[in-house]
Amino acid sequence: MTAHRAPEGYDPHAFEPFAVTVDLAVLTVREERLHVLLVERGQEPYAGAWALPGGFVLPHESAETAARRELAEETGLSEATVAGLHLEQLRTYTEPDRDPRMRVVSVAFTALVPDPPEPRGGGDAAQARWMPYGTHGRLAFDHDRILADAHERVGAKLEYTCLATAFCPPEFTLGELRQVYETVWGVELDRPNFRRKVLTTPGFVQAVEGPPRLTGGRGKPAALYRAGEATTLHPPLLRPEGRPA
Amino acid sequence: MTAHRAPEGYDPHAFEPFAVTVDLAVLTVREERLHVLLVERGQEPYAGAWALPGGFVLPHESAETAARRELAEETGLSEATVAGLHLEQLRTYTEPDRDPRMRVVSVAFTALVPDPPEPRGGGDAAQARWMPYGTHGRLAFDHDRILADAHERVGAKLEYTCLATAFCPPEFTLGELRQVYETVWGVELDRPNFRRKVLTTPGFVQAVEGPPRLTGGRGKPAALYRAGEATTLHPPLLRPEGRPA
DNA sequence: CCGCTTTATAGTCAAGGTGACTCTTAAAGA
DNA sequence: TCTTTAAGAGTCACCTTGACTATAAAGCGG
Repeated sequence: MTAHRAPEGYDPHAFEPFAVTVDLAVLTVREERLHVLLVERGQEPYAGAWALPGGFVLPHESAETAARRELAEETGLSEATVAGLHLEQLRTYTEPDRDPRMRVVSVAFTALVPDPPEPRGGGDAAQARWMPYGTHGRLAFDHDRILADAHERVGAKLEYTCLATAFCPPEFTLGELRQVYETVWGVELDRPNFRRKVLTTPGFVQAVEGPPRLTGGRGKPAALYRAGEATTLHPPLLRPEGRPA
Repeated sequence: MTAHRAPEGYDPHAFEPFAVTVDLAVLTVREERLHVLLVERGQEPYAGAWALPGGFVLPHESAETAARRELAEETGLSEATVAGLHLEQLRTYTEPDRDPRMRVVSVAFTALVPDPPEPRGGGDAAQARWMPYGTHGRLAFDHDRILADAHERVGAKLEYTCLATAFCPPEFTLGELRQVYETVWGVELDRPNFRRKVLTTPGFVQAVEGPPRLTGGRGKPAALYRAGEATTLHPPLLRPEGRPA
């Protein structure tokens, strides 16, 4: 509603205040594995445990603004670079006891990063690190749940959107794009079929002029593509086994 | 993060407090039209305008709990009935100026109601009314945006989940189920093809034993079905024209 | 009582998308 | 040079889907 049911003369300060924070599930694909950006907690509760980066929403900020600011701080990337990254609201976590110290409502975001720049903690930020998904222990607070929700959401959106290109640099090969799907879904995809699907979907990718990149990798050099105009996939690219998210 | 970056000795009350509310987009299908539950505002701002029902999250509540409580209050339905309804977090709206009086962060929910019970305002609730979607003027605050987001989300989820049954009573005909799709999507679907798709998707619906319902409507009486075990549709039931959400 | 309308339900048929494969090309590495 | 690896072209059968036709069973207006 937006406080339209508040009694007349309602004083905001009379209520138990809610702290509002953002939590970020920053994901990338590196070396054929899904990686997450995590910070190590220095103080109680959960001292020494890994946690998702995040912070308070400041009085003048929207949650989106706060999330992008935190993303820049934690990754050490420039604001201009961060402005181009895919950042999307995931869900809001509001369980009353999710933080033992006080009532904290957290708006969680998912961010997708192409190349994996090793984060250099900017300012007061605790050092953030890329960790392979699943190799960290239990995360602090309800961050295990948030991270699992983010993974599930991203996996589902790969099926019916062009989101996968958000994991790739501006120019990429179809092999790199396929690697995104295989890594997030944890399956192997048939190369020719994947290629056919991507190329026949209008607006998914567009070929880059010029010669194929002279790759440093093995095998025949691949052609380069850029992300296309399309945002959704019709029909979708369903993951094998017909298994739901 | 959950306040893990708060300076030591941080006092919650020193910050500008955020009020946290829930807003509900309660949808139903009645007489071949999508309807929304709205309340008329009695006070400024937006006095006289229609708004989504909602209210404050109380100190001991999660947003989900608050949403279900508000849903019961506004519809006049019993808590037991409301417990069976589909209620799902939509998105959180955090623009600093979305409420001119104070800083309000609102967690929006989408609720799907089968039969359209005329709401009887319980307690202090302003009288809520079912309005055909789109016939109301501009809603208060950013509720137009919330409602549009809810509509879009529901339309998209009809494609790849079994959500449509949430609009139907416990036992329903395939015609009623098809009506849900047609109403939410605003298209006409081919009856035989829709029937085939639903019946060949394992777990979407299950036939009810006994004779077809002796309907009061025209035409051949239809068989009754219940919602099945499945929650997702693989492959999905895509809307015509291949148009994205 | 007799068609007419309406809705449910059973089929048919062709086009398109997909999964499973094969084969060729072009690089790197031993 | 031979092997390995990956890109990229192409084939074929199956399944799903969209478009349609046909039949059954109710209510309704004369």
